[in-house]
Amino acid sequence: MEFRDAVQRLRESGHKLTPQRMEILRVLINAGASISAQAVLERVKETNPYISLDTVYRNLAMLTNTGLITQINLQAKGIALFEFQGETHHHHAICLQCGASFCVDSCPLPKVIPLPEADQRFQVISHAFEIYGYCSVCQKKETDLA
Amino acid sequence: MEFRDAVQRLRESGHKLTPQRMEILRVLINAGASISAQAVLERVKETNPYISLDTVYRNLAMLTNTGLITQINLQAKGIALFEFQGETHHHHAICLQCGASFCVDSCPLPKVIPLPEADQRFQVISHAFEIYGYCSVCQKKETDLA
DNA sequence: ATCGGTGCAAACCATTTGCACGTTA
DNA sequence: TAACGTGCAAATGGTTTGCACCGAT
Repeated sequence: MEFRDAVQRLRESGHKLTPQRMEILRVLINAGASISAQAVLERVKETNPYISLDTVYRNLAMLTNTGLITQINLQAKGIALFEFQGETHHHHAICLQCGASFCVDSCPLPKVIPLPEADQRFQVISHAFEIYGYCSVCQKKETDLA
Repeated sequence: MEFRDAVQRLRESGHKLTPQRMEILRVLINAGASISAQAVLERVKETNPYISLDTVYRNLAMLTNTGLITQINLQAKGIALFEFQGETHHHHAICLQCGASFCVDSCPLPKVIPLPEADQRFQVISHAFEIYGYCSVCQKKETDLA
């Protein structure tokens, strides 16, 4: 029951539990992948139409600071993506055609350390890793192009 | 002489060689690290004051498509960074405090394959990998906080 | 001479912020 | 009832685009 744990961590960190905040958290957990602020807004609106994009952004920032979610900015065109940081650390393979994302369980980080020879003392806090390509459905269409 | 090679690739790909374009390319090669569009503009202006930010952006996009440079999106803000793609494929460790970036030679991709068990046939095109943390200069300041 | 490239200015768009009101603890 | 959180609207700032002119091939 990840939701309970997350709420508990929010409470412990001294944050108030508003309906909007709980909904945003629930959406992020259910998403199971990284989604944009806009996407969060749309999904929250399905349940609670009375919420503003500002609130989504403010909560995403707060949840990121609290460590409950992670922000990713890799290839996205100026659009930040957010993902609930559950028990299982993992990454994603994203289809460039349809946008579907698939989980990649293995994390490359441990295999990359040691770090930059230029600075061995770099203190690692977090990381981001994404694979881009075409899923099995979209692959065939690619042969037509190229 | 990377510059010559790069120019040659531009010529072969059917692009015109304007003074602005050459300057932008030169700046990126000399930078030796990832820099922002704004930084490119400033450095080009040192030599050629008559250049606009638009041209920088357009050329950065073109050079990225041609594969001569790579675009990176930091985790911090919505500022894209660009880096000349020399012979060596590599990734970066980025300081969350001062924004400095350090090269990480080892690439995690080969170690991650095989891919998502959900879809073994995922066709990998590209990938992104970034490490976030604190460089040796900024580390000590962190102990004061926290 | 052509067509791509450039500069200018305005448009875009994700994200942030000031402020007054509402709500949780 | 005190902060904290929210909504609204306006501002911000990196990036993009329409258009007319210029210059590389």
